[in-house]
Order: sequence, then C-alpha cells, then structure tokens
Amino acid sequence: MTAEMTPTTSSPARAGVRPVPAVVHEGGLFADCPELIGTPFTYARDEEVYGEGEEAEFVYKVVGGAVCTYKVLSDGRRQITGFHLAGDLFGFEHGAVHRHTTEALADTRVLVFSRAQIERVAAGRVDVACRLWSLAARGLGHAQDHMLLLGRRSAVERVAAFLLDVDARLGGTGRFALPMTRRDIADYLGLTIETVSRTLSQLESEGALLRTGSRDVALRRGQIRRCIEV
Amino acid sequence: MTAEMTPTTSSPARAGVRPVPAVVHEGGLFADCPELIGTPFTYARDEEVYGEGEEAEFVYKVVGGAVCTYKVLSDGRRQITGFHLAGDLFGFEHGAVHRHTTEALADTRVLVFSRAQIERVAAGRVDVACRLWSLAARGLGHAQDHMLLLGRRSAVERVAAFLLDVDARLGGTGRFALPMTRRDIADYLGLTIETVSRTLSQLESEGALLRTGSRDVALRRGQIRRCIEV
DNA sequence: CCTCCGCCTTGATCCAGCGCAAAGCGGCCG
DNA sequence: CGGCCGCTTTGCGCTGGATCAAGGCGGAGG
Repeated sequence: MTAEMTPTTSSPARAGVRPVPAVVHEGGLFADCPELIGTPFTYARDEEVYGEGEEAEFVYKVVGGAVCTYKVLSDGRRQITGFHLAGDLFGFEHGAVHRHTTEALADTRVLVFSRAQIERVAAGRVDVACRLWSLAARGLGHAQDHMLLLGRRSAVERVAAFLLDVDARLGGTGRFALPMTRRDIADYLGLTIETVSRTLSQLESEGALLRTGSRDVALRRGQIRRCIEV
Repeated sequence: MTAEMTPTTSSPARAGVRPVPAVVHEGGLFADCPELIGTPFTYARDEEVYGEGEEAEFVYKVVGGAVCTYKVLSDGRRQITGFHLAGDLFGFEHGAVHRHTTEALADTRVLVFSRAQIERVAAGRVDVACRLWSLAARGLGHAQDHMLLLGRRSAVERVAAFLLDVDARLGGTGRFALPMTRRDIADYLGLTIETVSRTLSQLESEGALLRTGSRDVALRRGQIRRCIEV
C-alpha cells in the first residue's frame, strides 16, 4: 500500500500530513473478500473526512469512533443524513463526486478503500456486486424510514425513535453515552437544539429516561416506545 | 394475459381475478438483458399495487401513468417516499417484505418482473448486479436530498423544488399537468394540503407560475429557482 | 340542463416548535 | 485553584404552518 491509497484529496484539512503506511494491511471490506483490503487511518474529532463536491475517490469503514454525513445549505441550515458507528461503511456515492460532507464526531479510526478498486472487484465478482447492492438497498430502506420521521413525526416521537435507534446500535442495553452533540441530534432529526434539549427534559420528567451526564442516558425502553405508538 | 404471470399475492384487491398470460413477453428490465422480461399489467387510478407488509414477490417498471410509494402511521399520517413515472422502477426491497404501500395515481401500465428471477439473474451476471447496485445508489441519493428538504426547508422552498423536479421529469418544458392531487403533494413534501394550496397561490401571485386548470401549471423557472436559493 | 361529489382554495384561529436571551455546568488550560 | 469557553438547559415571546371551517369549481351522472 503506497501513497495513492491514502485519502489525500479527501482530506484537505490535512494537506501535507498524509501518512503513507508502507505495509500495513488489515481488515477487508467484506469478510470473504481478500482482494479488498483497507488502509487504517484516523480522524480527530470534528475533522472533515471529505467535503461535498469533492471527487469520491475513497470509501470508508468505521473501526472505532463515529462520523456523520450531512448536507448544508448556503445559509447554514444543515441536515445530517446518517451517523456511522463501528462496522458501518460510508462514502459510497452514485456519481463521481461526494454529495455529502462527512466529519468525525469523535476521534475515529477507519479503513480506507479505493473506490475504483472496489468497482473493479465488483465488476468481476458477482457476490461482491450483490453485496454492494444489498448495502445500498439497506441504506435506502433506512433513508425512507427517516423520511417518514422528518415529514410526519412530532418532536417527542423523533427524539424517542432516535434514542431507541442509538441504543440498539450501541448494544441495546438501555444505557449508553450519546456519541454526538445536541446540535448533531437536532440536525439529524430536523429540530433545533433547544427542542431536543427540552424534549429530553420532558422525557426525563415523565420518567422515560434518566440522564447522568449530559451525554449519558438510561432508557426505560417500554415507556420510550410508548411515545412512538406505531 | 393469463393467470400465473400476474402479481397475485401482491394485488389482494384483485384476488380471484388473476389473468394468466400464456405467451406475452415484451419489454425487458434492462435494455441489454433478454433474460429479464416483464409481463404487462395495468392498475386503475387509486388501485393498490402492493401493501406494506406483503411479501415482496414482484418488481415493477412503469410504462405509462404514475404511482406513488408511501408509508402510513396508524393514525393516518402518511409520508410519500416517491413518485414513479414512465420508465421508473419500483417495488425493490431489501428484505422479503414490502416496507411501503404503492398505489396508482392514475390508470397505469406496468411491466411486472419476478423478484426471485431478477435475483437469480443478478447472481449470475455481474453487469446486472452492478446495474441493480447503481439503481439502489441513485435512489439513495435522491432519498438523501429529500431528507434535506423535509428536515430543513420552508414550505415555499419545498413546493418550488417539487415543481422544478416534476417539470424536469415530465420533459422540462416548464408547462405540465401535475399527475397527483394536492394531498399527494402534501404527503410527499411533509406539509398539509392547505399549505400546498396557499403556497401555490402565493407563487402565482408573485408571478412565479401560472395556473390554468388546478392541475395545470406553467412555471417561470428562473423565478421559481430563486425561491430556493441553494 | 341541473345536482352531487371530490378536489381545491381561502379565511380565521391555534399551537408546536423556533429564536433569542440568559443562566448552569463541566472540562481544560494557565 | 480559578477563569474561560463550549455545550447544555431553561424561560419567554413569536411565528410558520397546522387546524378548523366555509365556500368555489368542475366533471360525472341523471
């Protein structure tokens, strides 16, 4: 693995820093696919992985930490389209260019894959192509659920659904630390930080959850679920 | 058109009607794919193609007319996730079951494909699998744009964006007949029918469009675009 | 031709969530 | 240890869009 596998153009914030791992090879995109090996890389909290409009040269798999992908309007309104935690892939695009910005919510370790190589392998291995199809289809299903949330759900329903979702992705124990700020949650749910904060307070006052730190919550999942009703 | 090629379980409303086309074969899923031939079929206005929760046995390609796919909450709130016009595919799901309901907005002609057969072909032909991946990825991109609209855009921006989108899909002439009702538009844009109606009136009063019939509009596209500003 | 029925528009009022402002509350750095 | 800074919470008034309530309008059927 040489210089060209390192995300250079994708990390303008790091221009000139580009570590070039000489021989590190670990972790594949898919378990059964030794052709697709990613290069380990890390991003610090708030660091941008790639920006909207940049050439979509790499695809990433989160090893540890968390990132979010979002779109922004010129006046600053932002919509987060997804949070990606350990094990998740991100950076796939339909066209040649990234249609999102992605940044790290915390210090994050990723594996970087060359998109061109993935496409080369996909063009030769039906199982890989189907795997990629499946991934995109799963993402589409999730996006459609989120449209329902953004278009038709109330603030309490949004926050409740969000908490259950994060809990499930973080082990499903009912206790976890939110890996993102209130602003991130708000921009994901189509609300303001104040509304998110007020809604959490309301849920707490109803006994549906307990906050220890501002990021740490323990859910009464039955009660949270009842906030959603369908 | 006779019994077994007809979407039976997918059209409960038509249980017992099942025509069985013996030899009708025309129209492929993809131009270069003679293995995937669809069966022509029609749905009347308001007819359901398939319902949420039903087994996802078929995939459809619109030949003429229009359908929409949507999700509903138990209290009736509805979110339309997409309109599908001539040439569009719909009915793909990630799992075994439809996660949407689809119904015809007008009398609609479709080609019906067996999902199992598509998957069989995809498993053997890399080009088909990549094509399907590409379709899903395109759909995902569109869904993400729509999330931004639902989460962060004002009513005028939503309606303006919608009008430009429909115009583009209907030929891009600036004059067209909306193939859906105000309710459908509202449920797509996350608004109410009253807001959609008022917003159209507002745009008309600003000279951004002209309505001839309630469904017929002529856009001043420059002015409409200015309503969106990024 | 008239009537009925859906769809659409418009007006009036309401309210969930927004925007602003200010005060807590850690954590980090000097 | 103290002060600062960024994140979060909370209060308060505002407002965009929802909701409620009439009409208008056009196409289908008698």
